[in-house]
Amino acid sequence: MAIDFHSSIKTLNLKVTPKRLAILDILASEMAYVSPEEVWRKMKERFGKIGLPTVYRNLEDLAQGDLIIKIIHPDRKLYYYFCHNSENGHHHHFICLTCRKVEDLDFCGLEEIKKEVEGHLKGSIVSHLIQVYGLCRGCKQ
Amino acid sequence: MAIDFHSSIKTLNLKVTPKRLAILDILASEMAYVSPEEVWRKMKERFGKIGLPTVYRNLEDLAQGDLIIKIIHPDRKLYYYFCHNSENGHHHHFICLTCRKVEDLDFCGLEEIKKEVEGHLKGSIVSHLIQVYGLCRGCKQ
DNA sequence: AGCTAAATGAAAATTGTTTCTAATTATAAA
DNA sequence: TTTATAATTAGAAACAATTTTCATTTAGCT
Ligand SMILES: [Zn+2]
Ligand SMILES: [Zn+2]
Ligand SMILES: [Zn+2]
Ligand SMILES: [Zn+2]
Repeated sequence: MAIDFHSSIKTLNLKVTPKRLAILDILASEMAYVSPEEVWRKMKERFGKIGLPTVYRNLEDLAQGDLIIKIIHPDRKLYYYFCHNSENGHHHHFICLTCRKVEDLDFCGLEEIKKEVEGHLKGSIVSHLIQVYGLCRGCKQ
Repeated sequence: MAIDFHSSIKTLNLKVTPKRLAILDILASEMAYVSPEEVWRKMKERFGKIGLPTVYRNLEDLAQGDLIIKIIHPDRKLYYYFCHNSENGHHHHFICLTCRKVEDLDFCGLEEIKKEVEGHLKGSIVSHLIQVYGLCRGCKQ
């Protein structure tokens, strides 16, 4: 069952443009995080001509509306990811250092950490970053 | 008891230069994370003349050697922090987005995650990154 | 003191991202 | 279906943080 990108975009009160649909389509067909530049390359294959700023803007808008996930990578570049299980609730990802495949992790220690931050430190959490790097089943051999 | 920066640097097989000692001294006297540019300003007060690349290089090298911590900030700029409890074993940090204070977190869910990755995904973990951002006790009001 | 590899400073380059403006396009009203 | 209008886009340029290059200096050894 294909995802209804058209109405997803409408929900955000954004116009349904071919560029936006294509960006969602491209991301949804990737198993890995992708950089804006990589999205741009794929967009050029489809449209011939497309500006990099358009890609950046749309990725940002779509992430703002929670249609895609924005990743602040330790390399301090932006990456975006379409998580097919985003209805399954909050989770993180295991990233293969070799083939870049991304796999879902069910466990998120945030509850424990929240207890610590709110209980002991008397602070409040705004966001958190949990990333696990390694070798996937295939790349491990 | 002051920390023996001199031998800390030696351990990394780096030369003990006045610049490196000063950088460690500056970071260790801060209770918050600081940007390379801020370190540079403080360095200029001490040395009069010092290049920004030197600051960047040394911060990176010292972080590489685990003498200081590199902060992955949501604003995607670099920050560094001297953790006074680094001998207390592996831990992560809570980072205040307002006042830049850093506090230790005891909890690290790596064991659970390892179970998931090795058991279910049949992969292996190489490294992990956990940082929690929010408002500290004081900044929460 | 003298040697050598490492560290530094200064300028310039690079990189990823954002801003600007004018032209185009999606949407909804007529 | 046309028209109005507000959002979207392309292209160029700007931008800021960080990194590279390379000539000079310095730390750590003999
Ligand atoms: Zn893999
Ligand atoms: Zn989480
Ligand atoms: Zn604070
Ligand atoms: Zn950990």
